[in-house]
Amino acid sequence: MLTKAPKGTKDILPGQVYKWQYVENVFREACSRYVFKEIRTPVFEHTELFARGVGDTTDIVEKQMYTFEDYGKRSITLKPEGTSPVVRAFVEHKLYADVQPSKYFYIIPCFRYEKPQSGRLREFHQMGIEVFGTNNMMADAEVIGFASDFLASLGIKELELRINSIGCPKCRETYREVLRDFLKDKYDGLCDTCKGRYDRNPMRILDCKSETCQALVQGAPYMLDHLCDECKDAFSDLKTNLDAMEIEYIVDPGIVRGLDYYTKTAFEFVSNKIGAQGTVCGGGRYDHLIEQIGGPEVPGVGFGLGIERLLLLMEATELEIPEQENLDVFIAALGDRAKKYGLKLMRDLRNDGIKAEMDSLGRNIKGQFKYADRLHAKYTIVIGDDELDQNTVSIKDMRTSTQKQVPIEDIQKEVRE
RNA sequence: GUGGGUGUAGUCAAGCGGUUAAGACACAGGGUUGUGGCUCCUGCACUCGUGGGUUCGAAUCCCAUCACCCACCCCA
Repeated sequence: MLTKAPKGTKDILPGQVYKWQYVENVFREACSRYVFKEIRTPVFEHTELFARGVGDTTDIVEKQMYTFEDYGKRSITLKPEGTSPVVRAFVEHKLYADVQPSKYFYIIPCFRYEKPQSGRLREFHQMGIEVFGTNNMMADAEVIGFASDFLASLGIKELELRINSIGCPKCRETYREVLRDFLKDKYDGLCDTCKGRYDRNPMRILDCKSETCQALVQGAPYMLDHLCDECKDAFSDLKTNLDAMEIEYIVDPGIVRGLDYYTKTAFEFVSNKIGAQGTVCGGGRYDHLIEQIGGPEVPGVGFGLGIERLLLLMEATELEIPEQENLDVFIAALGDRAKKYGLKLMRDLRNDGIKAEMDSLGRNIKGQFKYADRLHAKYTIVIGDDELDQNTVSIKDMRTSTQKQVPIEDIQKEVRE
């Protein structure tokens, strides 16, 4: 147990970390071009934030949060998602006083108590963006377009964009009635949780995990078919914008976001190449979240993108991720005098911007060359008594196996080439 | 929460009730008392996830347990 990471967590090892850095860098660059600014919020928040923001009838809040009491008797929860904390910071620091809309991005770990499987972990990582302060469907199209372009810039193709509208509180109330009506004579068959949901939030019944509920819900009416005029117009606006941007999509009325705060636009980028958990990126609009947690009436729209799933997808489609460069110089030193000299030389080279390494395990010359080879050194500098006496070193080009004597004062110059 | 699969060295893996648990890669050392990648040699599991049981005898059969993987569901 001591030497085992907790279930559902993964170490990102030194040999793999360049992949993370790569996608994060590409994301940061995209954010810069799309003019999104990074925001960093705490790993944990007051539990109440998520109960209110995500919704206390959601699976996430009901059974997936890592919640604990701290020593000051506060109920604390590890972030299960990225949007609520950003909204909290936006309200707390009155960022709505800045020029609007506000555009933020973040790269964060999220925590949900789930049963792990391919593409689903208990600690996972998201890159996300949020746009606060505009109702205009241009923002929704921008957010979707961002995701689409970012994914494309990684070389990812064959992702399917699915969009839907899940309405606003107004039309949703109507829809709830339609749904209650549909479920009325099925009520007795529902599980206990869903009996409670029937009054509070019948939409949640649609994604209950109980098999009996699943069966009862077959053939239920779609939200998309019961939108109010405003939402209907918004959805058609969105489609027009996406068409204008030449972004392909399919309308999927089955998309029901598992977070209560979503309104109107809901979308997903889905792959069929990484197993059952195919949603690489998901998001939508949340017009009342900010007031819901005590802020002004400011609408928002954004997405979350799963880094682990992104990497799974890139691996599945055999996309090349540029690896870090090799070692420039290995210093093979023989004898104490040479080692002292090498230590100083290594430091000078490093300070000069050159990637340099030497042996610290007391390997013999052959071992040191072998080590240099393993490190993929471009050059190996050999320093021994002979060289020191003559004020030279040997520099060997590891690719061509050619070697030459170089005066000590010319090392830097020689290595630069 | 429900179901399925797998567990032999760092990794991949043979073994399928009977003397010392194949092999490959990796790793370490050596073949030259100052030169790598190739090659050759040597070393590297008192033990087969763990705990019980059956048996003269178990990595091999049974039970339990744990871990990992996958799927349902949900989502990133």
